[in-house]
Amino acid sequence: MLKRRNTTTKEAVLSVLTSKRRAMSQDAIMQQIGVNADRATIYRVLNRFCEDGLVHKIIAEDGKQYFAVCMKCDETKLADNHFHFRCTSCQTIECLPEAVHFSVPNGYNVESVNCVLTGVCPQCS
Amino acid sequence: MLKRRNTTTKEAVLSVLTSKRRAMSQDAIMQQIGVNADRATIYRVLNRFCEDGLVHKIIAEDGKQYFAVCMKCDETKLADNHFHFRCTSCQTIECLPEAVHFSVPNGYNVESVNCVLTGVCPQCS
DNA sequence: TTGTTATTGCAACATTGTTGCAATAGTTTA
DNA sequence: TAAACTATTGCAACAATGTTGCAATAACAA
Repeated sequence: MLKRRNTTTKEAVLSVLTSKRRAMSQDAIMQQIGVNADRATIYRVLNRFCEDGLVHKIIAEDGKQYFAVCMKCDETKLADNHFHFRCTSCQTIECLPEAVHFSVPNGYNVESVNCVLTGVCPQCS
Repeated sequence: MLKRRNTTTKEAVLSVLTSKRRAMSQDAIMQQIGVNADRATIYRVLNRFCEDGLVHKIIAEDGKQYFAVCMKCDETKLADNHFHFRCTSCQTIECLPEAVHFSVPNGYNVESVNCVLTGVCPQCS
């Protein structure tokens, strides 16, 4: 593992993600961030966060990647096995407290879980 | 709604989807299909199937659209509320019999559900 | 067979995400 | 503080996926 350095962009991205407490896409982060940063840089920062386990990635029904510092995950150690809610109005994804329960037929080896509910969140409706 | 016409491409796409009994991406369909068809045409055929309720669309963790004539869905009327399994080896998505059960906090209006488990299927492992 | 129009092929485009490379800037060491 | 090392950046180019406009084609009804 490489030695991480503290950079303006890195701190700004983490700041936005922690303050919003939502999963955001690269373009949403780029808009909210205060500093000028290249698209590629933001992706690289986010992917580094994922590698380091700081942030997790969700793929929504729009096919886009959303990144979140999931507070509830850390507390309850649910890791990726919880539902996410994507609001089509404010374009953010929230982690729901609801855990994903499932069982699969024999022989299926589940490596990752991606459950996204889409609709309108309370704040927007 | 427009009057649908029967075309070679339309029938070939439906044939592949029904015989494979898996959710497939546009490029997988293009490979399996016997006839020459444009990429855009296949997408249009698939989207028409979705509009007509013949096929449903799943977004996987690779961000791609997968299309399936889900047999089990029709039988049990589970519609979209079931788990899907994407095999990273054979690159197809299967509908699992397991239904998705969830509850959301008050105020959340869920419009669609997308649950994909990713891993390796019995045939590939 | 003819007319209507749904469908196609092609090209162009938009979006999202990644990668190569030289330049920049953290961090450590002297 | 200055120099060395190298993680990170910006830029451009690229790949992949999906959509759209438009003229040409072909399915279907009369």
